[in-house]
Amino acid sequence: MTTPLRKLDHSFFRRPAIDLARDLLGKILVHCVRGREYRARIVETEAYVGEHDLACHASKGRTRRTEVMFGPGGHAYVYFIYGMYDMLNVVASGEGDAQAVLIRAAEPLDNWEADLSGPGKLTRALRIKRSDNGRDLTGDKLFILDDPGYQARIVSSKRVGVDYAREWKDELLRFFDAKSKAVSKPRF
DNA sequence: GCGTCGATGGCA
DNA sequence: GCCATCGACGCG
Repeated sequence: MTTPLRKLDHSFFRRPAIDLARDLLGKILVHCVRGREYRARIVETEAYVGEHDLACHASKGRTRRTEVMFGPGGHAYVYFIYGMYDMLNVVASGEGDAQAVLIRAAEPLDNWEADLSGPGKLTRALRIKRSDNGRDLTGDKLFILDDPGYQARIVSSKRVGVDYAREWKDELLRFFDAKSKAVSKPRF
């Protein structure tokens, strides 16, 4: 008999994105949809640290798209890009401070065969869509479990695909678990 | 193995 | 006209 894993609550999310990005490694993302429960261990994240971060969508100001990032932490920011992909982010910090963590890769659990090594692949396999934008991550449909028994080996690198972000493009704000093989392609 | 490129749509 | 992407294709 094992004790059930505890669901992360709002206090966990209301911190700077850089801390949240590191602490989300090793946690378990859960999505319940159409009678199924998809569970995956988070192994790669990126921090987008606020309006001054030129790689962060919030640097464009408060718009219909970026609105949920300006809201309280612990909600999903899901946006559409490249005409094909939905990206899952976890809103960090508090109301008015627009920070978020992009979930880039995970390892499937429960003998579920899936390739979750990339932000687009992950949302597709977990059936996470734009319609999940704004969802409270402490609810019953989309949430994250703590797993105190798992210790990630945390390594940092530059964020992927943000070469336009001037002095922010080389910041070491991508984090991954060096123990995982599911990290998305470029490791450094 | 690596570089290039097209798909496809919302946003500024 | 950009993109916080992916996969297919051409190389050799």
